[in-house]
Amino acid sequence: MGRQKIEIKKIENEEARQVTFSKRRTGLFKKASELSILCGAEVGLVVFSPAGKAFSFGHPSVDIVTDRFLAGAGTPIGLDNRRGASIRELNRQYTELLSSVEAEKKKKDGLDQLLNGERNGKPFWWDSNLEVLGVEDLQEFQKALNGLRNSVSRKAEMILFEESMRNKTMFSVGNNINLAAANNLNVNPFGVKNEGTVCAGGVPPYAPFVEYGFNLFGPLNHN
Amino acid sequence: MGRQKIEIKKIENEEARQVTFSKRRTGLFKKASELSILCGAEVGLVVFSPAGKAFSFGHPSVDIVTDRFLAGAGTPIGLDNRRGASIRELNRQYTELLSSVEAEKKKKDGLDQLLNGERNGKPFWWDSNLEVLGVEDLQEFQKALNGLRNSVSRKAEMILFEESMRNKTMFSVGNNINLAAANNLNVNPFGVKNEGTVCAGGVPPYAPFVEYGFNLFGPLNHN
DNA sequence: AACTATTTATAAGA
DNA sequence: TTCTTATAAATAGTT
Repeated sequence: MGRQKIEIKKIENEEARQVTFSKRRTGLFKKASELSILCGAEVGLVVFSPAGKAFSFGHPSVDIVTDRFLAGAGTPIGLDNRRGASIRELNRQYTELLSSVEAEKKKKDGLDQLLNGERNGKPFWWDSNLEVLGVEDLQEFQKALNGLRNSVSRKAEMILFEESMRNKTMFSVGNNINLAAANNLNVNPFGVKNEGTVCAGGVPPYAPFVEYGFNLFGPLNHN
Repeated sequence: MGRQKIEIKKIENEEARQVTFSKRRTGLFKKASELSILCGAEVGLVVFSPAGKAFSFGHPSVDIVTDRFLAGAGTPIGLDNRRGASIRELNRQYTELLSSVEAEKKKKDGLDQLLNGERNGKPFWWDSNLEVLGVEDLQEFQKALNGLRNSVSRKAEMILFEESMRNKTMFSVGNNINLAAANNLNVNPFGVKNEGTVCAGGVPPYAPFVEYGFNLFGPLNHN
């Protein structure tokens, strides 16, 4: 998202990777905090830099959120306190994906017919004169093709992407981030440390880790 | 970030809050995955919607990352045999899926060019004389098209198939999966390499579902 | 679920 | 790292 579009794949240049890590980590934590504030959602995020430095953000806390998640039950929030809730949801999503794929398969089959069907002994599209095929045919063809592109591939991408997204995450705030400056937040970075959510962490021997109060990101409503 | 700037504070309107949650959750997970991919960072993210539905992303897994974080030390990267094995595997698959999607996107872009590119002021395919286009063009076209079909949709099928097999205890696999197609792929469905983790939460009442014991995740250390 | 007008996040570069 | 700037992305408000 800058001067140029970049491909999402590992950045080989170590220095560039570090710079990107810093920038994006900041952005990620900001987004995480905004989500929890705007929607009252519980968020737990832990990130380890390639160098092993830990960063985290949690609302109401990393512990609470992750425990609840790992246990798939427990906390009184929400309706699902049974075990395996996470797995169940995952299953539901797969089921959905499965039916989507089925639907797309039908569209694909339609195109297959267009592509492989014959007309005067030759494949439809092989005809040497499009006039013969007729505008309708062409339009139908384009339509089918666009349908394929838009429906099948894009749908697949979207679903896959969504799925992958749905299944990845965890960030943490680093100890050296100047949140106020970096995020342009008009809050006191050290105003309410220890209140509410906290981003604490640190993994020895990765030394120093600063704790940030949830207030860094805005008003604290919980805990 | 839209038509209007909004203040970062809890959205009172429930419907609007839900919509925003969905949109931002998607964005957050995307950012999280990008960070882990671009920088090779370990990321663990868990989000509970206001309704209690869980979403997560982990690289290499939520378990590994959170454990390491919560323990404040310990687990050497890559040596995790504790909990979350299933989830980790899922995550790995998703990670792979993600890159597959990227690859397919390129193919799609190539096809887009064929479809929307111009030749003498008119869309390539609109040319009234295929001779003019040349056999190579047509073959290229068909090739691209078949590539799209075979790669994108079939790949999706394969992955789904793989998932269903790998998780037959947890997913009710549809009977409509074309196993033959999946087996036709010149890749080993089970030879994927491992790298990510994934989890998701659920909200009853989602009726029929095979109960999975918590052991799917392994022993619980927290809570 | 889509579609834009805008606001944000950022890739480069200094 | 930090600041600036040109662009790519995310997303608020709408339909």
